[in-house]
Amino acid sequence: MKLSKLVGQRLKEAPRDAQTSSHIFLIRGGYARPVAAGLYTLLPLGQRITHNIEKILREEMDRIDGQEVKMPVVLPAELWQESGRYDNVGPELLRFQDRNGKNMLLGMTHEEAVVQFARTELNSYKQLPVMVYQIQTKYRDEARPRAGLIRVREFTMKDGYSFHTSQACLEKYYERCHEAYERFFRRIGLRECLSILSDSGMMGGAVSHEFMAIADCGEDTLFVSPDGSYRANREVAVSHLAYVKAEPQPLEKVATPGCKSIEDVAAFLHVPTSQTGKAVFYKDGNGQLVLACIRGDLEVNEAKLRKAIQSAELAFAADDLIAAAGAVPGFASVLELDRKRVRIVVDPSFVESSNLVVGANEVDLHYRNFNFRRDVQDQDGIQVTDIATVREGDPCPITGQPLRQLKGIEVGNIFQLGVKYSAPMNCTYLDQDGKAKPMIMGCYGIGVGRAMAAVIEQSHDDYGPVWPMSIAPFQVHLVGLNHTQPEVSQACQKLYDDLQARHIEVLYDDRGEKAGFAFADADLIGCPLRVIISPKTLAAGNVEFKRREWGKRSEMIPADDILALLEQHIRDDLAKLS
RNA sequence: CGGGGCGUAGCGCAGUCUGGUUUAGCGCGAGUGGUUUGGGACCACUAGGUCGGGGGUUCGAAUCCCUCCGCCCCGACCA
Repeated sequence: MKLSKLVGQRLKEAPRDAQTSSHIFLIRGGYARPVAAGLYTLLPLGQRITHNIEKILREEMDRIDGQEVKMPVVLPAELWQESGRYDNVGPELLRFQDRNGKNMLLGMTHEEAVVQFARTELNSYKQLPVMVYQIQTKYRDEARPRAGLIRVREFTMKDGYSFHTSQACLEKYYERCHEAYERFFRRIGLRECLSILSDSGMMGGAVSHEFMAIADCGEDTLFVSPDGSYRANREVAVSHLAYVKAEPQPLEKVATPGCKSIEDVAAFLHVPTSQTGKAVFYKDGNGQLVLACIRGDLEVNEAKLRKAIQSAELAFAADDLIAAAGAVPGFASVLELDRKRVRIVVDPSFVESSNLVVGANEVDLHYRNFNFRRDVQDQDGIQVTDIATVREGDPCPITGQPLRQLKGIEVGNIFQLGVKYSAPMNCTYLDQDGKAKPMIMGCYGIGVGRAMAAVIEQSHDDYGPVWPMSIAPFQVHLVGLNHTQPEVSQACQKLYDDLQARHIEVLYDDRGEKAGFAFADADLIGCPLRVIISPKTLAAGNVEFKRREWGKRSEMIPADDILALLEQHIRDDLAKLS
């Protein structure tokens, strides 16, 4: 490809709304252009990278016996009504009607479609296990697209679905897929990509992992133990906190004038916040009041609480709702509450800690020396479960070492779905015993565009991306300086032809621009290898060679050696990424 | 959906507070011609704008008021 003909300009300045490195460089480098919020056109450079990523995806999916299919983006609502998701999923599912008034939707994931496919194509245990996958457009009507290609509304996803006759078979395949994912992310050049325990959310199912590309701009927070043995999303992360145990002291009511927050109370009574208990009121999807009790220095993890009370919706409760249940906002307590009007969930930290300061349910009064087991007489209906948010430095539940907090971009995930979709949608096979049984399913997703953006986040300098050889838009960037001089253009053209003859992907800057201009563009395009030819290099029988990550450093290479050198670098790079 | 910010040429911005000397300007980018050529060169000329849309106030609106829309950031939400 000659740069003079490449569609998509490099920009000197980033659009104002681009904040993260990947967003800035994808726009500045001419890889992608915005069309509307969360909708992008991929230009040739971006599309070439996409193709390279997809090629590796296909190789890895085929390697674990996946078979590629393609399902429609537009799906009939009735299919999603069968699984129940048509009504359960919120407005991120884009619903519309076709010309006949039939309810349709844009697929945000394809469990329903693939189940419909499987139940017509797969009938016998003899056909299982099987995995089908597709690389297909998804649409999610995101409330807030952001960070360029990292959170968009329309995107390309590789989604795979496996079907099994037993949980054991699913688990075995899940493990194979996990390994394929690790290979895939290594091959596309993500340096730090961890699989972590995750919340299965709307997908359902028991076991799931997310693959997180570590990046400061990541939207997810994860916790890892120093030795890597424990890795979990904040939504599910647990820690092995020690609770202060002491001889229970007599319960005592103390005046705490104006102290409505934990900080106020702790400061006023000269106790650490960890010796207080806090009461947080929520409202669930039905408007029912929920009280969450936890040690004062800890935060309620709403994802855990949501799961504990089996409610998709959760919001802080307004003071009037709290008061209506007989509680005093700011001084509320688990004691003296109308149990019929409020559901109570308490964290172990609240149960196991001794002599806490808690609200007295009267204005300007708290109790000292609250001990849950002693002081809460009627514990019926009180749910004790972990609802604490893990903090950086909290002890790892496995090793006890301080957990490290990281930010990550979710680039893939895998779920053991079980029969969540196959049972309600009657996706069965005939087993050896002649009986129809629901298929046991797994599903496996990878965001293609997000993976591309994540690679930039992990691999760039001040001037642009540093593409890994495996997905680079071109392997070699050839620059001719003083290109109007025939010996330069002829030497360039010859090398260009030679490279193409050897199936090396080369981008040839034949524009004759000034050096600085050409180099800045080359940096933004980020090809891993660069060759520069100018009268100066030719006079010495050389060409100039550099790797993208060298910055401004380069080496002079005898012109006769350059082909072999480039081939060697390409081979070595790809070997490192295999 | 809550909070904040922004909307002027393809991109980045000034002008808006204090309405009129602006025929709406600057830089980048684009086109033509010329000079240049090792880290975003220079000269000359040219094209490119419903100042986000609509309504209002006014002799006069990019500028003031109302309203709608779009976009970004934080939060909420989210396979």
